[in-house]
Amino acid sequence: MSLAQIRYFVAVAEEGHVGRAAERLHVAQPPVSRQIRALEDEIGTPLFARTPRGMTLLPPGEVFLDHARAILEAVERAGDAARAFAAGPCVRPARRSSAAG
Amino acid sequence: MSLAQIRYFVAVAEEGHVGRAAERLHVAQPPVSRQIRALEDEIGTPLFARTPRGMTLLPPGEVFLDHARAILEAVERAGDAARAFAAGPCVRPARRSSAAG
DNA sequence: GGCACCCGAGATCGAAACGGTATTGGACGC
DNA sequence: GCGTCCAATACCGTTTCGATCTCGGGTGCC
Repeated sequence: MSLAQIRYFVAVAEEGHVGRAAERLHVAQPPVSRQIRALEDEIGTPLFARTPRGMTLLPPGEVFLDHARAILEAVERAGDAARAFAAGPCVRPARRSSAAG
Repeated sequence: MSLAQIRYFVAVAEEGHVGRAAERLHVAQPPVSRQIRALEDEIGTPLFARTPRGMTLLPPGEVFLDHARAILEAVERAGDAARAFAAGPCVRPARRSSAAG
């Protein structure tokens, strides 16, 4: 399980199409299809139902989608929080700076 | 940023040693050192202070550690939730099986 | 003061993973 | 039956990753 797989999964779940998701992710279709397969294989249960019109989220997929979004958001926040703390957690050393920002 | 980097980071933060963390992760020391460097580079700020006795968590690193643990736990829960839902969220569809449980 | 020992970091090489292109197989509409 | 649209597979080049080997920095000991 990788963050790329989670990103791919969210894109496919939201688009309902592997090809569409691939476009949104700026990658080709086969890699997305493959990673979704790998994700399902690792989790141990199908996440999508393959229909002639695209991909439909199965119940386990819907559950996973909720968690997947939370994970991606947490990753964003993690880096953001560390960066913000590096600049100054709450007080700035006030090096000839009048405004606190 | 990858889940492996996050796992490496947590291990180093908890051990205070790159070598120790590598042992715990069952990998060699250089890869861990490199991934930590890459993580710091991607976030844009140092997470550890390199001391002659090992690695010490800097304030941004402490903040990131909290988020990192949450991410890893969320990943665990995501797969677990999907698996549990695949077996049956609360009721089983009872596909003409003789025994209900 | 020199030497041995700890630590992390760098260089290099082989293996695994990833993504891209081309192609296949299944379902629907005409 | 054929063309179209969809995901899945085969195959290949590139990239990334990890392992081994080696180096530089700092400390403690004698």
